[in-house]
Amino acid sequence: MPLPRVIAHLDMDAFYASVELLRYPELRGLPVVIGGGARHAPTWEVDAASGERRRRFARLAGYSGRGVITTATYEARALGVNSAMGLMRAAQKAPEAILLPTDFDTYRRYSRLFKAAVREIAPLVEDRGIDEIYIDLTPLVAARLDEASDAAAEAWWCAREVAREIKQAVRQATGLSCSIGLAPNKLLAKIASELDKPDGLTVITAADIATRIWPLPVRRINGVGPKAAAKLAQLGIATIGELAAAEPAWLVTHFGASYGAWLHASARGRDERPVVTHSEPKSVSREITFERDLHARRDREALAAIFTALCERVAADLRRKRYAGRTIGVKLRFEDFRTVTRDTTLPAPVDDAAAIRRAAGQCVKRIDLSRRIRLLGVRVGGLVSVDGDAAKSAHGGALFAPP
DNA sequence: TCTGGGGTCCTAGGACCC
DNA sequence: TCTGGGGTCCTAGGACCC
Repeated sequence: MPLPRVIAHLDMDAFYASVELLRYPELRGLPVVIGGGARHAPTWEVDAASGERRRRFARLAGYSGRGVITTATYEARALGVNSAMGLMRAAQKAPEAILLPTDFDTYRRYSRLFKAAVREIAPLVEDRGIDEIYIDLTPLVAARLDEASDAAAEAWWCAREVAREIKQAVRQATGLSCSIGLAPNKLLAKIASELDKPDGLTVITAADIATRIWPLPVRRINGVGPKAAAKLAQLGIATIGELAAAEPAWLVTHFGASYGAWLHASARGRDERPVVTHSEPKSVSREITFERDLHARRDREALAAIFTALCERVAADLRRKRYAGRTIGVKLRFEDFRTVTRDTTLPAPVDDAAAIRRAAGQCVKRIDLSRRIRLLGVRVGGLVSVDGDAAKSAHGGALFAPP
């Protein structure tokens, strides 16, 4: 029996909130949500009686603004608040919950720490954002099974051992817990990691699909979002099992050739995507939602200043990462939440704020600005590496280069 | 009491070229 | 007078993910 691929999906538990609890251990066990701006940062207060300095934390109650929850502790989730929920709405449900501002710089530091700890053990890591990764454990498991007689049967036992080591290494490096799913592919590993949280370790093999995957709602499939789930529900399909039982041709008629076929394959646990250990960025962008909607004419100066600042931030990001891009775009969201984008492609890549600002300004001119504006964004796409080009063309060219 | 910010990928139509 | 077929690039919008 051939060895299956052994893929792990590692998901940090309530990552932002858990990082904050490292710095404010007195909040452990309390409902805490992360979100909103820096004006909700804890302050120091002096106890009148004892003279001791104490931290004073903001509560959700009385929050006003347009922030959303990025992460909530499990205690806060128990009160019915969740990621992406508006803070105003969350304040109704859990007024006593502690509110902390997001501090991406710190989370990125912890992100680098946990990923480095994993790579020490298993180098084939695919980045999936700040708090999760896929790991291809196949070579590692194969190497450890060298002497084993019944390799296939022992593979999952061995993978479990590796996963336990990885969890321990992550905890050692960061003080944080994570949940790991182990499976023959990324799709199933991702679902598996969510089955036992926090601090879980779950194995799903091909033999488990019918019993453990099919009862789950279709939404658990990474790539089935709110729209697709609603459409499936309308068609009478709620679970992954029901999706697996649907005729592929019928799915194709309702969802198109590509997505329909993918839905069918996914429901049956089929996924051949490799773990991709390196990828180049495609675009860099900055956007901001205003505290109140701005009008193109009445708030012209404020908008112009914000617009220029966004271009400067994008330019700074590009230069720090050593990229330049040809396609400059803007994004506007109006008071009615309608979103429009315009972009333009320049003859040559740019990375300076003035050039970005000029091109972005031309894009804005093509938009009807009679409605008030809620969000403004600037994007640069079509990226090329500024100094890494030599290395890349050498790599790309090496295949066909003359001796 | 409306709904963040940073991304990727896909689709679809039109321009343009051969 | 009627009207090829393929390929690539560009643009706009939308779904989805973390």
